[in-house]
Amino acid sequence: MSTTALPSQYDHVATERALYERWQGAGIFTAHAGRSRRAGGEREPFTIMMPPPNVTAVLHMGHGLNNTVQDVMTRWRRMCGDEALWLPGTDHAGIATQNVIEKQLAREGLTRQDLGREAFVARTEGFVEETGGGILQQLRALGASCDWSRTAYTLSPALSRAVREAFVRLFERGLIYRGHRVIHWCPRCLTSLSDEEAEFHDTAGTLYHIRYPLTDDPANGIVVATTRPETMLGDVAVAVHPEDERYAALVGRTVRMPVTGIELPVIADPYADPAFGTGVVKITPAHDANDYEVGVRHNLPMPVVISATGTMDEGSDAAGRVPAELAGLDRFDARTRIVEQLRADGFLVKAEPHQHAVRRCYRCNTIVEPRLSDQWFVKMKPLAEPALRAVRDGTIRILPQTKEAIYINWLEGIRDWNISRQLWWGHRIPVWYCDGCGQVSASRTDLTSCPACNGPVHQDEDVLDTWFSSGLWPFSTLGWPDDTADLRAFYPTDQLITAPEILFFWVARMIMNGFEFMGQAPFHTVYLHGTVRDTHGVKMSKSLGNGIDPLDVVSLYGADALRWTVVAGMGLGADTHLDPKDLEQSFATGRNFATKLWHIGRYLLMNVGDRAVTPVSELAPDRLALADRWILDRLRVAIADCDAALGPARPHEGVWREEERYAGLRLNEYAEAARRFVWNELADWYVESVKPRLLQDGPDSDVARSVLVHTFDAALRLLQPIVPFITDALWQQLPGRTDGEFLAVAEWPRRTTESFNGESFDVVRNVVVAIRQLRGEYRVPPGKRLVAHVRATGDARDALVHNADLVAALARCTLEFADALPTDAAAHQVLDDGTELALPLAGLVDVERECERLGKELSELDRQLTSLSARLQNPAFVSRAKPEVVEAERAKEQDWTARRTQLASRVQALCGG
RNA sequence: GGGCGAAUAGCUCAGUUGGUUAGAGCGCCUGCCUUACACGCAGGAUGUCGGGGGUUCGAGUCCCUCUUCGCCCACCA
Repeated sequence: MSTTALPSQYDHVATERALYERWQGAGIFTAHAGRSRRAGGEREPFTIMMPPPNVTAVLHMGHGLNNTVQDVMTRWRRMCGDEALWLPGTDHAGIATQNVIEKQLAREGLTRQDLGREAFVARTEGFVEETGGGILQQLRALGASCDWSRTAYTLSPALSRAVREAFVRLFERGLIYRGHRVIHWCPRCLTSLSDEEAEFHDTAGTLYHIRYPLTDDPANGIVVATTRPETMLGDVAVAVHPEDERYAALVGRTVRMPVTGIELPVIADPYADPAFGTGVVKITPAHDANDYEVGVRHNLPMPVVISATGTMDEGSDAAGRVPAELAGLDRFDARTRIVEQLRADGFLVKAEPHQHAVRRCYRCNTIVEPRLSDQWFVKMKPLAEPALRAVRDGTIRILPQTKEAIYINWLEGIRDWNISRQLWWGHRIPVWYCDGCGQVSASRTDLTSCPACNGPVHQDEDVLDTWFSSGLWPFSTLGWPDDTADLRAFYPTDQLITAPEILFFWVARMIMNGFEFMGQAPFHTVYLHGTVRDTHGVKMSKSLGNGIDPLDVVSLYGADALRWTVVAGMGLGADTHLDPKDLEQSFATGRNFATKLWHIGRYLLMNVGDRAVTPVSELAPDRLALADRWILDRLRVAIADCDAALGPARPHEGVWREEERYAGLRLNEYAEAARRFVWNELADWYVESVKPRLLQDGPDSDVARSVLVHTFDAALRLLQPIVPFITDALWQQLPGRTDGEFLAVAEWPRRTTESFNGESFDVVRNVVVAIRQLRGEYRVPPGKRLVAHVRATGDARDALVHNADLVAALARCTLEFADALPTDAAAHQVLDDGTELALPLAGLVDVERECERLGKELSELDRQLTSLSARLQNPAFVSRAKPEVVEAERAKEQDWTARRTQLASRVQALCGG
């Protein structure tokens, strides 16, 4: 028998790097449109679009988790014979990237205005070209099996064309319009934000009660409540509820704003809530979205008193409103000053602590300023309808299931989307204004003159929200708007795997766009995985310093270790907890598992040799030993378990049926099923049992070699999607492999239906375990051989007789079959199947202890038997429970009763009553 | 304010339509360097399934309620 030497330590660093290069060199990650069934090929397409990371992003554990899940699914389907496409790419990330460059400039003492638009964009492009997309390189270290030949970028010429096409189509359909209204404005980023980008944060503030004296009766007044006194400079009215009798007499009169003395009408509007504060609300239409609505209803002026940078300033319609001493002050400093003055002048009635939600910029956390301005909006209601229907009718499913309600709730209340950003980095809005006739034109090509009057035109200065372009991702990456081979072969895609926080930003918009532009849902499955958190439950982030660099883990323990740990520990949609201060502890699971696999392979290669083995399917069934049949049965179960956990890859005929709608993507269950098979069954039992057989050449040794190689081969296949490196490295060395074969594109194990009838191997296992337990219980020295007396009948006896040597080897004892067991000083055990064991432990057994043990066992059995009997005597149970349940309980009762009898007589004999 | 979810071993979590004695990993205890593996092997301990009530022959699982956390949404200034 030849031996193939495998190092005793697995070198993940060398293995992973070299193997990834070979995978890429062989082109196995490249998808071929022509092989897709939709393009006349033989294979089902299976497509996942990578959520594009920001082009300036650096890999963190969130990416690690997200991409591992995608890779597992992609690799699984690739082995199943699908034409698998996992398309990678990056997002230009408007605000985020612009912030990065502006910070660079700030260090040089410059602003973007100093550079000017063109130079700024050029500089950003240069930066992106040089350092951008580094994260995609980093993903290779994790083993990501992306099709790098199709790498996309939202700001590339191709995708920019898609953006423009989408904009113009929506514009032509009347779904994009120019709106003059209050939007969320970030005074630091100097841009407007969508509702989603202005995030609520609970904040402890103050509710100020301010008295506005009546113009014609200054001794009396009306008290308003506000959290933002500085906005009073923009007040144009105070409002009370029309049915609020307290103030009915005041409606139509006027009050004077303190500080400026400007006269304001008292109006009646249902927006004022009589139950809140004083029941009077000041109306500042330019700096509050609700007040704006009131302003529109009452045809009020809308003076802007806060500048773009958040300072007090006389903007449009606001002449004379900002006193000189406040002009130019930051809005929060102005608040302080105004409150001081109000207090000094006796207008401040009271100031009470107040908890409220304040919107902050999602990129820089600055408190957002509602501001009246002109922006482009997308009319969302018509787009939302098919997106809602798709989830309701099962065209699209969202996992975990609970997230569907959130999605539906959001879409039902959807509001128009502000897509204008006052930034320079992004897709410039393809709208031109005629300087002559005022015509507004959206155009697929750059305009140089007005299509209406031929006059000079200028383009809109703003760019589009980043999420406008990423919303087109499922088809823009495939060549849309052209009718490309890729688009035909791979759209619609299959699964969308991402973090829950971008459900609205991105997922919902892709679905809406999919229906709008492609007439079809972009995918049938949305899988929202959890968040990576530290031991305190805090989300990992670079800024908090509680992150883990996945590349550190890769170099310490290997990509496989990272992937295994993440996958095995992840419940559906549940968060993952890792300790950034203890990588060893955090990733031990994965590292240990990889090492275990390595050593199983090492044993196999040392003992099986490299001579090709007979395929199991060609072995005559009667040549298989019981252990062989057992492990083949276990393999069958493992395959079925893995398949069930991974779930159906796609719905039948485009719509999820109720019974499988939420099935699959249970990656932890899949990992556990595979782990149990390879470790607890194959390594712990089969490998141990096969050792003696492999030591001697002969026909039985050949059978053992076949089965061992077959089952380990299958195990590696089952594990490849999770731990692709070590499995492929081992698999390529199995007997019979030829150069250039890759496990990554080998066939996924096929489920078989016929059983090998190996279940009586469990008798062997149980006897071995029982003897080991007794050895431990009585502290029999490991080296000491014992004789075990066994009483067994039927199949159990046959199994033990045929495997007596095996039991002897695994339990270090000799089996002796007897019809009656010795009753004197001996350790006894009765197994579930009725098999009885007695170990005469002359001089070792403590009779008192054994009696105590037996007594405990007997009383426990009595307890269980009592409740079981009660159940069986209950007519309600017998009549209402399922027949098979009742049947099983009956059999159990018989079994237990028999065992009780035996146990009682044993106690009698040994302990004397 | 509305909606949703969670609470199971020391820790992180599984537990599909109610049905044998509630599981895994890590940690812990005992014994082993047994020629694949000490990143291992063998054995072991540990849970009133958050509290209370209810439905049922039977509840970790279904209902009500309380407590404590979390998430999403929201125009009470």
